[in-house]
Parts: sequence; structure tokens; C-alpha cells
Amino acid sequence: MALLDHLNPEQLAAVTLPPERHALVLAGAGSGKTRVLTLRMAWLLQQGYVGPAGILAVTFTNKAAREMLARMTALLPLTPRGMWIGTFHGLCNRMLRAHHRTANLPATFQILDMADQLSAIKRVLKAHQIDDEKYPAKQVQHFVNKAKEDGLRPHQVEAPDSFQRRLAEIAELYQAQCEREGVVDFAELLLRSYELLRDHTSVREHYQRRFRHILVDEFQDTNRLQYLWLCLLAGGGASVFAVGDDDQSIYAFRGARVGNMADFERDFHETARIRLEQNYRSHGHILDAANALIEHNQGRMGKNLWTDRGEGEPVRVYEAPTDSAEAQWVLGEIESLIQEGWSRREIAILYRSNAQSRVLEHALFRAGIPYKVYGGLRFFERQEVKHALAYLRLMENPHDDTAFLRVVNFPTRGIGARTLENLVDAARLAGSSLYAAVPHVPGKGGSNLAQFVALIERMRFETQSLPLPELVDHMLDHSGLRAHYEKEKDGSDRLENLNELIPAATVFVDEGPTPELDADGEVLNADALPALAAFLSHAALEAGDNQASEGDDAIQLMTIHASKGLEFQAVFLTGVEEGLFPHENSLLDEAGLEEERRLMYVAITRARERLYISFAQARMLHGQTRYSIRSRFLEELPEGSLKWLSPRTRSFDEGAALRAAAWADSDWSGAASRLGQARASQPTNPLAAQGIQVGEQHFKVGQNVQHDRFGEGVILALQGSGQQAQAQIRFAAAGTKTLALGVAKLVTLDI
DNA sequence: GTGTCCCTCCTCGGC
DNA sequence: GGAGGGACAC
Repeated sequence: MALLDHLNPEQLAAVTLPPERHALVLAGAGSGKTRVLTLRMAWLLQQGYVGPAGILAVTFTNKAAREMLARMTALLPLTPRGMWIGTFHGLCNRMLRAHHRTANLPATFQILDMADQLSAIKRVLKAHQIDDEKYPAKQVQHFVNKAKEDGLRPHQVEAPDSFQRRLAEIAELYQAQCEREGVVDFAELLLRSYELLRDHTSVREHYQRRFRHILVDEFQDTNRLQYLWLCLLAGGGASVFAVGDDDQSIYAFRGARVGNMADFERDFHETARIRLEQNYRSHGHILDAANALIEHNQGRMGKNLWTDRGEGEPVRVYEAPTDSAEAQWVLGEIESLIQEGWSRREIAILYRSNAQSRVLEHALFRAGIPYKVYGGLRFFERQEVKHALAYLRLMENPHDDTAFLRVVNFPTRGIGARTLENLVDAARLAGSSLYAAVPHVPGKGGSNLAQFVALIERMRFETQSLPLPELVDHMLDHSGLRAHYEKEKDGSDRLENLNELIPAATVFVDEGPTPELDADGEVLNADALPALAAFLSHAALEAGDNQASEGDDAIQLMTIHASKGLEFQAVFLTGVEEGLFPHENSLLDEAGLEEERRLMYVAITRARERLYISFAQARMLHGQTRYSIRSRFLEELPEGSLKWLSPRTRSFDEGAALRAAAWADSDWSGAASRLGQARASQPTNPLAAQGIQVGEQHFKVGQNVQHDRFGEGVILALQGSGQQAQAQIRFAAAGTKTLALGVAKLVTLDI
């Protein structure tokens, strides 16, 4: 069958697994994961095991969902009509829209993004006079989301102390506010959908009967709640086909639970485990480096990537004195790659944290090399666009207080803090939304408020029968947003973004799929909603592209997280330093370190032909110079696959032996966790340039020291503080070593 | 009520 | 270094 041509035996086994069986496919980086997933669906359909309406395929990103859909339609001559392919959030939204009454939600419920959620929480804290220093909004937000991601309501969360109990109370208050305002946050979409299925037998059975095949992409990134949701849907005997890679699990910080993979094999009987280990992407040295690195993690499901593409070139490693020197070096290498005829868009520069991009951008900019930075603000997250959306949300649901507060005085219309305080009081007294409480506010402020309400009402009335794009246009004029940005200097970009909303609405209307009904005539897709409500869901769930457009031949800059799932001919992995990568905040426990290592694994496996790894001795961070030593991850790469481009003061073997000695000497792993504590109690990290005081001694970069075994040396770098401080020291005879200053016996020498 | 200055804080980030 | 929020002056 043409569909199955060119598959390797493992891929073939996965695609053609008997339809009644569950599968856990361990798909290594570059092993053809998406291909297997889409072919499995196509094969099931083609063999007649299931119709399109019987398939549910779930991904994490809209991009992945789109790609899957595109590949499917290219494979089979059928419209994807009736198939549920989408993100967890998108599918849950769809389900909740269809059953909003059963789920106890208003038909026009709005979705809060992370920023909306944070401001909603700040309002809760204010309304209940809660000390926001003791209970910072960010921490409450984390508590709220963590609980939901675990499938729990606040009162179900274990609260060992009064602080936790109070957090849970605040979470309840926040939830009550959301209910009152008819809004749901991202995690609530999932939890509500889960509860809908759990508590309503008829709804559950309906979907269990319908979906006979459930396919899950990036299974290692699922959280507890997503897993429970899948279990409910599959509870009627559906087959689950889960594809994932435990070595690429890099989202524990947002609730992902690799343990779901093991649970899956336990909970779903007769699960076939299939490993895809042939890598079609990277050359041998690059794969060897990745394999050797990930070997250092414990408790893996086990997997070894191999390739028949040959060993290729070694991984190039470079040590720079400073971050700007590192950027200059990257620039130089890129210029010669371009001269050799490499395409710019096939070259990526990766980094651990966004703050690192600036110095790289600066170098590229000055050299006139086109580049694109991924990440950052997306279209629907821009301030002016969010203002516009807030007006639209108010027109759709006037009781949305978050939207109300965002624009009630924007553009300014004489409604100040005092007036709003009165309004908030009135609303609390009446137990109503701010919008509904406006008539209860006396005085001049009250009349200004009344004018605002009249404005919203007028906009609603006048746009009733307008098509969506014209409605948006009307709102931009009558809200005063357009006029405001027209007269603001430097407002032209913002104005442009506002106007961009009109074509966005046009595209949205044109692309809207036709409504889908189930056997009982119930509407099954959100798009049967009024166009405006659907457009607002779309804006919340798909914040827009921040990707470089295909045609642009530009160097690609992004964080390692953002690079997952992508591949490039050449990859520069920068800032590979202790404290930065692994990030110091991840060193508190072994799990954190292992996640950083998986992140490094992801970074390495992005490269097809060339991989460059670099680090700097000194770096500007938070406006201060920081000195650090190279990452332990470098020591975990096989020497035979590396080629050092900068002079090294010692051979690898020597270094490894010394490092082992340093570990034994200094109890480094313990020091790392104490370092975290020291940092918390002592927020200003002593500037290494000014030196570090350890006991009676004062150490500075550039200072000469004497060690009784290693002899005379000079301090190259310092990090940490107090007894936990470490120094990188170059010894005249013994090479460069990293020593714990609190442990190593060092004598400082004059000059 | 509005505009400006200073102080604080700081991973990673999709939906 | 730079964004966002609170305190304070117009």
C-alpha cells in the first residue's frame, strides 16, 4: 500500500498495530514521530476501522495541530470534517461551548489568558484586603493553576499549614469571582471539561461512544488533569495511541508529568510499547553527544538513537572571555557559513533564557545580517490589541470586570481611582458586576461612568447586524482607540496593529468551518456561535504567530524551549555555563537538574550537520557582570565527538579527574542547594569583580593564590558567596581547576 | 485625575 | 538593562 512505503520496521509496526490495541510509542528526536501519528490515522480510516467522526487527535500547540491536519488531507482524499483534531484547550473549549448549560457556564463565557488571570487575581486581593506582600498575586496564580493542573479544586488541595490554607481560600475567592463574571482561565477549560464528563453520564457516554480512536502527541508533556481527561474519554473502550519521548520532557515547570507514561502502561492493559530509535536528522557525532549526555539521567525508559548518515563533523566548542566576545565569535562563524553558501534560515542560535538574546542581536544587527527572534510578544498579547479585545468582550459580555477595568478609562475619560473605588464598593454591595453597578455611583464620576456604559450599549446596538470585520472597524472608531493612537507620538505601530484586527477578522470569518451537529442535533463546534464570541475564543486560544515567515532568509534566534520540534542545518548553542545552563534555580533538586539535562538534549538534537557550543567566563546579567565556569554538561559529552576551537589549558581526561576530585572535596551538589538558600536570604549577590569574602580571606578575579598541592595560580572566575563560593583557578603547573573556596586550602598572594 | 519618576524584580512559556 | 507598579507632584 502506497501509504506505507518507505517506513522502517518499527514505524510500520506502530502504524499498522491492530486497531483494538493501545500503544505507547517512544519516539526519539528526529525519528519521524509526526509522520507515524498521521499515518496511523490515515491507515485506520483507509482500512475502514473507523470513520472521521470517530477520531480524536490531541496536541499541545496549534501549530502541531495544523501540521497534522495538513498532512492528513494531503494523504487522503477526504475532508477532515467531523474529526476532532486540536489542542487540549481548543477541544475542551469546543466541548464546553456545546454543553455550556450542563457545565453551568454562560453561552458567551470568555477565556482569560495568563495576563488577564493575573489582573483578576490582583482584583481579588484588593477586594478582600489581602496583604499582597504576604500573598503575592504571582504566587496565588501559581497555586490556582497548579491545583487545577492536578485536577483539584482548592478545598481538595492538601494544606499542611495556615499559609497554604489561606492560599486555598484566596483561590476559592478567585474562582467565585470568575463564576460571577462568566470567565474561565486556561486550566479551567480543562478542569470544567473533565468535570463535565465525570459528573454527567449522558455526556460522557456520548463522547465515549463517539471517539473510538484517541491519539495523543507529545504525551510526555501531559499533566495530571489531561491524563485524567483522556482516561475518561477512553473509558468506553476506545484505543489510545500515545506518542512521546521521556527524554524530551522539558515542561515539568508547568505541570507536565513524565510519570504519565508509566501510568499509561499500567492503566491501559495490553499496551504495545514501540521504540522509534532511528534518527533521520543528525549526523553521528551530534547523536553520540546527545546519547552520552542523556545517559546521565536516571529512570529513563531507555532509548538509543542511531543514524546511518555517517559520523559527520565533530561538535565545535568555544570558550569566550565575555558574552560579547562570544557573540562576536558566533557572528564570525556565521559569516563564514554564509560565505560557504549556507542558507541563513538554516542557522539557529539557541539560548537558555530570553535575556541572552540582546547581545547576540546587537552583534548581528551591527554586522547587517538579517535575523529573526522568536518568542516575545505575540499579536493578540499586545497592549493596544488587548484594549480592542476588551471593548469587544464588553460588547459580548458586559459583566466581564477584567475587560471593564481595562478600558473604562482608556482612552481617558475622567474616571479615576476614586470613582472606581466607589463603583467597586457599589458592586460588592449589590453583588453585581461593575457594569451593572454603575447606576449606583453618585456624582460626577457616576455620570462619566454612565456615559461609558451608554457608549458600550450604543456600540452593541449599532453593530448588531454588521459582519465581524465591520463591527471591529466600528468599535475602533467609536471607542476612541483609533483617535488615541493617531495623536500619540510613536503610536503608528500600535495603530497599524489595531487596523490589522480587521483583516484578522475577515480571515477568521472566511475560514470558519461549518457548524457540526451530533445525532441529537446538538451543536458540536464552537463556530456555530455568534461570530464575535467565536473570534474572541480564537484570540485567546491562539495568540497569533510569533514565527518568522517562511520566505524570510534570516538567522533564527530562540530559546531552547521554543526550538523543540524544529531542526536546523547548523545550531549555535550559547551560554553553556553553570548557573545559566543548568539554570541556578533548577539546581535545588535532582529532578530540576535532570530536566535541564533533557533541555540540553533537546538543544543538541536540533542540529542536522553542525553543532557549535559556546560559553563565556563573564556575562552581563540583570545589569551586573557575572563570572561563571563552564557547564557540567560539557563534561558529560564524549571527548571523541568534540573539537575545541579555543585554547584549552588542560586535556579532557585531566579535567574529568580534577572535577571528580573537586566534587569529593567540596560537596558541590550540596553546595548548590545551599547556594539557593544563601541567595534567598542575601539578595545582592556579591560582585565577583569586587571580590568575595570567605572566612578571613578575600578573593578577587585576577588575584594570585597558592595551593599546597597545585602550586601557584590565578583566579579566573568566581561564583556563589560565603562558604559556598567557588573559584575557577588557572594553576601554572596543574592547569585550570574549580575549587570550593570554603574547603580548598588557599593562600592569597600579594599581586 | 493625570503625568512622571523611582524602585523592584527578574527562567523556561503553550493554551 | 528594562518593564511595570506605586508614590508623588501638577
